[in-house]
Amino acid sequence: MSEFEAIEKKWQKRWSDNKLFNVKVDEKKKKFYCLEMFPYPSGKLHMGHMRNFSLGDVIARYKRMRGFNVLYPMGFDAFGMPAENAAIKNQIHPRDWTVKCMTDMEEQLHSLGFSYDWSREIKTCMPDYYKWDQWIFLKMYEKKLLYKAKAPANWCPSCRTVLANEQVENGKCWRCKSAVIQKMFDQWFIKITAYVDQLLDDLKQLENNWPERVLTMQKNWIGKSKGTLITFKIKDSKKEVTVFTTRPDTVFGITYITLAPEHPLINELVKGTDKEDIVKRFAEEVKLESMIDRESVKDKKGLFIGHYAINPVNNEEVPIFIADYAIMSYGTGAVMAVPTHDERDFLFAQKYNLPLKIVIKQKDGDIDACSMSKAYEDDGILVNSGEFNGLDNNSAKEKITKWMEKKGFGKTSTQYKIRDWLISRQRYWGCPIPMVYCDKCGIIPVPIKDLPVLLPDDVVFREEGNPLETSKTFIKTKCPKCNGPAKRETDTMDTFFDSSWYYLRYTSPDYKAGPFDKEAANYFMPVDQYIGGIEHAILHLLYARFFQKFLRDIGLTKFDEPFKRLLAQGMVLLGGEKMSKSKGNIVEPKDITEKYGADTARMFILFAALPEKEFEWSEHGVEACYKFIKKLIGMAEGVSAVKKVDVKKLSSKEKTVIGKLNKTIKTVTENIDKYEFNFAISNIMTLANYLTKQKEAISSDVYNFTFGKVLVMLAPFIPHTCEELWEKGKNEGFVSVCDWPKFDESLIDEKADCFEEELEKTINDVKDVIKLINKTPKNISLFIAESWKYKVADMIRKAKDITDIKGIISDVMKDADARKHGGEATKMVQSVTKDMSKLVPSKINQSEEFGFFTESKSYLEKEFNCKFEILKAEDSTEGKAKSSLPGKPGILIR
RNA sequence: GCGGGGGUGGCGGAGUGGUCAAACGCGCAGGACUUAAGAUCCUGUGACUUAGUGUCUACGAGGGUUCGAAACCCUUCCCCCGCACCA
Repeated sequence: MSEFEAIEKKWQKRWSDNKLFNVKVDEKKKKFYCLEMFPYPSGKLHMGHMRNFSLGDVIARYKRMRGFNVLYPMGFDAFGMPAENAAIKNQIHPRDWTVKCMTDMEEQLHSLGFSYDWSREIKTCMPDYYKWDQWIFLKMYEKKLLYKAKAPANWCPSCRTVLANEQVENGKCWRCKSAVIQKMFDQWFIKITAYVDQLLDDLKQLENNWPERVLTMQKNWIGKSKGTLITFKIKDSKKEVTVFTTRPDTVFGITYITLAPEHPLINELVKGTDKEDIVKRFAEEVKLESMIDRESVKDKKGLFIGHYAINPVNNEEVPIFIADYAIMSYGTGAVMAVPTHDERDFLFAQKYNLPLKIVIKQKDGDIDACSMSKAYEDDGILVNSGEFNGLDNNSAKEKITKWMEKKGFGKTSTQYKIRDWLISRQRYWGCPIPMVYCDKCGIIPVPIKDLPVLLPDDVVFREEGNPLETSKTFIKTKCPKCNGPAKRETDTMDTFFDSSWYYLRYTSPDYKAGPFDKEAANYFMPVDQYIGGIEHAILHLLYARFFQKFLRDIGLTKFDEPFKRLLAQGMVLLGGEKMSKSKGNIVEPKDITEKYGADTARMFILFAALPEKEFEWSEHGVEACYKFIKKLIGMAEGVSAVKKVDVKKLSSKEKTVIGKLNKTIKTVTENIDKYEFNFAISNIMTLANYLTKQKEAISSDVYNFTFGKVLVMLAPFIPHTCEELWEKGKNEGFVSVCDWPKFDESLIDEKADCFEEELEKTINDVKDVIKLINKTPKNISLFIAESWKYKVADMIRKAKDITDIKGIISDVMKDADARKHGGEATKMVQSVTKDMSKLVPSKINQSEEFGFFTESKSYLEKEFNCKFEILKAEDSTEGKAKSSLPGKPGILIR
């Protein structure tokens, strides 16, 4: 047990007793919805969770302190395979297993001190949640977004069960190692493709707020491409074949056509011919092969099926092949092949000795088909293309398509890679699909008033088939329409269905009249900050976006997109690899919390790296945070409550401390706003270290004040420690919900107040400048002194901050004169501006001219043990410099 | 292959044209405290040098742009992640 456990428990209890983090709709307050991807209840929290939730908790706590009405909920994505596997293995009911796991995880979450509103907890496996899954399902059915179709599923013939993709290892069943086959099942699909354009277009709304790579992944997954459908007649047959192409500009170069092995036309064409056997065997082989190891299919294989298609643009006869590189599920399953201008076709044509016909050449220069070593896929000019010769290929695309449309064999078309979402799962532990099969009436939805369709308990968990089918009470039912005998659907829903709308349920988790309360949802939605692993970049986020749009369309919400901002956290590595059970390189959060306490664990995981970056787990790093927390406790010795300090009455040292605090507040606030938590922590560390060193030199009021602010700033990161020390310092209330410290504009004059210290620096800086000038060849020295230094200095004097100064420097450098004088001048200017940049904000130089010298004069004289005087330009210079700056004050060194 | 992100001290990692040998932390070295160890605190920590100053050098490799590059451009090598025959 860590020495911190008692303290942590104490504050967790107080927070919960005071309902500190519970939230209600409050139109007067600005809301902030902070959400983490809810976990699957495996029973154990892992580092990924820990990082995810620590990030979310800091954001939620910070926003709360900034005065937002923060919704920060937690729940469980509780349906799914592992529970069912556990059931089969241990003969325990999946519900019992899941509930136990959830209880365990809740406990772990509590012990880490995350500031969830637990009154809003959601468990998707509970009927009061999945009832609304079914409700939404029925609404989708009503809107014709659901349909049943035959689809292949992974089927293990020996276990007689459907397998999830993850259960197929190298084409074999994970349990019995027999070869998995693709078997066709009648399954439910959601027509997500009906929303494809919106899903694509609305990605624009997310730009800058979602990680670039997630947007790209979604785009690629949707895979929109514009092209042309072209229909070919088949020689000696009444049949036709339609291909999809994005390169209509190359139609004159077609030398063959390929069909996917599953293409229905193949059987029709080869039936009764001498090719029938060999072609069918080939198709079977390919199907099996692609199951066993899709990735190894590099070498393209094909077979001539004995038929020819007629290219409608030039009436050429081209052979039809069946080939493994054509896939049925994209386009039409048939591809026109132009080996000269498509690399895949090129490789295939070389292997099977098919002709090459060039139809695009480079603007200048020729391509020779015989000497080609790879396809020419770049842009160019059309040749061998009838009336289109001489066009550039991009404009030819449209012209050729239009021409084909007119002739009646071509038509523009948009194709997508995304396919409808298969949601049927032949498993028990999921939300039952509320459908009934009646011999008389067909497929009938369960009426909404009869929801939920409950999962039955009289089920046998065995390795074969869907356990739900073993229930005696579930399957047999009455048809809602004719009241005759009917059978229930035994498929359950994909768990992604449950997780596609849970964020809405959090806004009103106990709502009885619908999936969620419209008003609550409109208040809290959209989610302002969503946080989770990159592994959900495609599916979960796409489905949730789709649900949001659907629910909007049936009038339940008013937003297009559910998640305004997305943070995809990086992985936690150990030994350079992702922590995973199979690799055995796991550090559990529990190991750390037991030894060092929750705050240390939280702090380390935030301190280790920027949130999006992966980082290497390091026990040393953990200890560092532990040390810091202990140091903080030491710093709290003898502190008393924070009192306002009157800056005017402070000593210069104290002013410096307050000024540093003020500056730290500013940067830490910026750090947190930008989610740079590691920098925020490091800046607070720096301040704490500084404060420790100054303790003796400042009054206890200033110390208490500064330390108090340090606690407040650390509260989102290490809340337990901060609460404890806050209380120890006899401060009132919870530091967790006190106001975030404000950066005080008036204290920014910290530098002016810290005259002594700044002046010390000034003297050193001026010394540098003097040395530099003395060393520089005279002409340059003068030039610099009288021209650039003045010019730059003058501009810099007007500058507000360092960024401004940077801008000025780069402006000056663009000036041709500056460049002429090369490196020497540059060095000078750099050095001078460096000097200036330090001096200017110090506000020491308030005099009209080179004031800083005026004020520093006596110090300088003391320092150098000599006299300085202030000169005007005309007094000090000769030649060029003098005339270039009439009447301007000049360098001041004698 | 395509798409995305990277390669900086002994380490984790800062730094995206000019304030600057590189935040913060780890490790290491020295000092204080201690009988000692640990803990804690202080100092140092690229190299060479100094009383202080100073000089030189690194940002995977090689070129280029610039007065000035770790940062921008080109070439090249390596690592990680995602998709993978999408016509």
